[in-house]
Amino acid sequence: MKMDMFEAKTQVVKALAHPLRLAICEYLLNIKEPKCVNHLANHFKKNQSVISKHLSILQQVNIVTLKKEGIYNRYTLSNPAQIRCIIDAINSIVKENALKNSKIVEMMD
Amino acid sequence: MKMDMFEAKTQVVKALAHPLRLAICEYLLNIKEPKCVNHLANHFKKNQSVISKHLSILQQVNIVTLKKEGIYNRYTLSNPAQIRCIIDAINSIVKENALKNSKIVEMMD
DNA sequence: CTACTATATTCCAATATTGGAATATGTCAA
DNA sequence: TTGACATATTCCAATATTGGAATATAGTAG
Repeated sequence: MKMDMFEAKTQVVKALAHPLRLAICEYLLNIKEPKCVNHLANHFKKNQSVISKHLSILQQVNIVTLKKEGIYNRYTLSNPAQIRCIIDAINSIVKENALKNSKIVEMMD
Repeated sequence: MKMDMFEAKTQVVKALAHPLRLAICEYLLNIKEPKCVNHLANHFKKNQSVISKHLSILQQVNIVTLKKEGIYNRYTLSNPAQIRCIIDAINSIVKENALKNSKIVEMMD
């Protein structure tokens, strides 16, 4: 598997670039306990295979770590601190954009 | 345009989820000066329309800001501090993964 | 105006991502 | 062993993203 640096970084960013995967990461960040596939499927009201596949994508780039406990496969964030940095930065950008847009709407009134 | 919060965040992450766009952001972060489309096209040895389209994607989510100066459209990062946070966090994850993989390779020797 | 340069946009084919259903695998208990 | 449950994987159709060529637009100089 040959891959240059930007490709490797992009794989990580891409893994976060989906609403459900981002939501899963935020959820795991707040909950702080490993959660199993079924729990996440119920929580997000999604098909089990969909959740499983998204977790697999997150696992491939080591955003998430799998711990097998008997029947259950429990997932946690591998790097919670880094994920928090990213989510906070994204939130900051989104909030600033919302603020800017509301100002533009005001100007157009 | 109705969009829930995770959709909005995902749009920002998606904008970064491409090797060239990530490279453009890192470049603008280091250079600190606004750069025009042609400059970036030459620097990255890419088609002008490709660069223009990628910049447009970054601009749509306000990762990048356009300043028109005569003939030139110069682009800068709108939120350099946040972009640096994100890039640093991604680098940290990628480095840790590389380290882990090299250890796995060692184990297999 | 025309010519020239910079940039944006449109069009299109190739490729990638997605969700859901079905199926396969794995783990445990009886 | 069989059954029950948790999870992963495969398959497929719908959708999204991509790069490059061609075209359109914009700004400036002559």
